[in-house]
Amino acid sequence: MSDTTGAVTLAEVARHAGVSASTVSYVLSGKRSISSSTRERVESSIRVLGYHPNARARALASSRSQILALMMPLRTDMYMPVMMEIAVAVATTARSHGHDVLLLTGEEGPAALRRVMASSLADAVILMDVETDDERLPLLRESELPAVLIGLPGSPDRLTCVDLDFEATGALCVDHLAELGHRELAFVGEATAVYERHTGFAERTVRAAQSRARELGVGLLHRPCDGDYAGIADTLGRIFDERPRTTGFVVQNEPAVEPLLSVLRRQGRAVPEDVSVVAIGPEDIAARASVRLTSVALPAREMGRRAVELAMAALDRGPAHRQELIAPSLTVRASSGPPPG
Amino acid sequence: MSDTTGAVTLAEVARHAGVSASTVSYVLSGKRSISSSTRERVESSIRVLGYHPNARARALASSRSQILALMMPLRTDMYMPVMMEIAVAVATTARSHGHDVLLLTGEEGPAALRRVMASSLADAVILMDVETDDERLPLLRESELPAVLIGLPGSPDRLTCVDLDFEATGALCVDHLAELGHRELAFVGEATAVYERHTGFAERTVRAAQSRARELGVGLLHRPCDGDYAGIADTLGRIFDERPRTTGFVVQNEPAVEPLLSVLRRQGRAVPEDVSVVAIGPEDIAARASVRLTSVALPAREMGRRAVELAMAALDRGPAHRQELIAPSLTVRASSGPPPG
DNA sequence: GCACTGCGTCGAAGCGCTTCAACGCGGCGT
DNA sequence: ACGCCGCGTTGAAGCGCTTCGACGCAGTGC
Repeated sequence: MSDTTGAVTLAEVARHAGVSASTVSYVLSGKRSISSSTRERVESSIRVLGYHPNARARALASSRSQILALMMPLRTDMYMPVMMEIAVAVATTARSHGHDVLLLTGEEGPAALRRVMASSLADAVILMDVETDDERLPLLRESELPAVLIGLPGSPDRLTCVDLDFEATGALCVDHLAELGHRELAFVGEATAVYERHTGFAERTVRAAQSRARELGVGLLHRPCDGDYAGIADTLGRIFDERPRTTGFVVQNEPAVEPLLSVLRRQGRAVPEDVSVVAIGPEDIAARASVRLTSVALPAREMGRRAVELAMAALDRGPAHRQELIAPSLTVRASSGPPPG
Repeated sequence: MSDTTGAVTLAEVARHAGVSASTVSYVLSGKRSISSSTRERVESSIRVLGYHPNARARALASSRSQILALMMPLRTDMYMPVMMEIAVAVATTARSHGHDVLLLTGEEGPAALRRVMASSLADAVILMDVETDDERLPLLRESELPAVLIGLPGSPDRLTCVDLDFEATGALCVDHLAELGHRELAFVGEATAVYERHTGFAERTVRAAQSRARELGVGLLHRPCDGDYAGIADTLGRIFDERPRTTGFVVQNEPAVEPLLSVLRRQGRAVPEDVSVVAIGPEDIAARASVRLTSVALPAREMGRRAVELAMAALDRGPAHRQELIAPSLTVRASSGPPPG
């Protein structure tokens, strides 16, 4: 209180309680047994003086900063709310493990990762928006820093990853529509740039959808989808020019959902009577769209949570590289049914 | 390289270069003049050994962690993309000042702030989503930690704040529509919870709009707006039951934009021939909506940037509490024009 | 030729905490 | 009764860096 910075130190607590600094430290950490009388005396001193451990000193001495870095490249073509939801889940889970989250946005690219690793700012790092051949991977493989990817790169060996099983997801959507009797499908995909960048999940989903469609003898037209409302609507409207018998849509592109529904409405095609739509995306988008959409949920929270848990496990018990794929689950809502006729 | 942790220390650089540790430190910081011969020798040793300063040690010794905390309460009723845009601007600007961003999400509430302050994790803190009578304010006033609010609380004395001038914004929107000749307006506001929480910006905007409308003798009906697509559409549709002569809309609620346009379309009201719409929100939402909307931009990037700059200024030159209100500017697009008749 | 100044460098003292080795002590077994 | 063990506690040595005061050595003014 009297100090300039207002900072009570551990040494002051020790003096106040009449014990040594190390004893106070052990009371705090519980790493050594302390008699209950001493413990109580120390705890009361801590309360009286209003002591709070200094994170910087602790980090230096213990070589644990209790900080988790989260690398979140912020492409404008990635759907922000999902990124956010993952980030929040990461932050929340990290807190429950006594860690805080350092936010690294994309601007710096791999340099940010290098910096964090070299300066030992963080205890571990979680990477989002992983590309098939991500530039950050070599750095990770060279380094000791525990890392968890949210997303699956091309070759995930010696890496720890968490992701939705997008291949199963693509197949599942096609299955659902095919089972209902649809024979001609359209896959409304992410923005062109997402594919050009070889973002794993987007490619894996379409490819799996395509190969399942082939297996089932069902047609599937893939259309990436970008631009504003009008642009999207335009792209989608044209699908029927090309394949007039299309009756089923798989949509993996949140901003395209409403434009699609609006185009269908305008063309006088009823959902699900004339056309069925299956979305891949966050539950709330699907459930709150202008038509309640049958969808495969993107388990953003779970992915964030698992990523942190794997990172913490690596910190506690050493690295154990593994790839965790979350099984997709499809919820039937009001947008899918048998095709007309 | 041979070390377990792979960490080259400053001491090793000093040894390699044949100078003292302090000399290396001064080469790095530039806080003392160093002969160019020595500097070069040290710099080459740094390169050869691959030295990177340890952030933890640096933070402890210099009492600067180069970390900026960003408190971002993540209410689901706040529009995520704007929050994100601010966060990204904060992160980017912070980086350009040599700082990283620690992300504090809302879950912990004021406790997170207390924790960060007490542990001196961060050098400064930036708070988003400020309420009129925010619980975090007393903490800020008591503490030495530089803080910048993005948003304006009820009594901003002894605090540093950045915000769009929402009062001017509300007035500006009403002015625009009134000048075009509209006499009966509707204000489509944020979710009910936002007002209940007394989030400053929402209240200030409507109040200013109302009082300007009163001054001009124009009618203005305020409707908070929540729920899903259908719920919003429903709320909006009912505005015309109550005030059939409404011809102008001010919309301060991003998720309500498309439902509004869709309702108007369904009711056969053309924009801007029958009804004008002015939005308050991010530029891209306005420009990319299904009708290009006349709007007052929410300068998210600028707010984030300014907040960091003010925080850095406080770090460098001590606190200088001030409230910076950014003047609104209205861009006319395709959604506003004179009323019919 | 002398005190003075400023530049470049160094040594040492921290920053506030953790942790390791060590030590005294009372209770145990035999 | 003796040594042994484990518990509770301590002192000291760091963690890797910054920074202050000091010091030697030119160069300056007179």
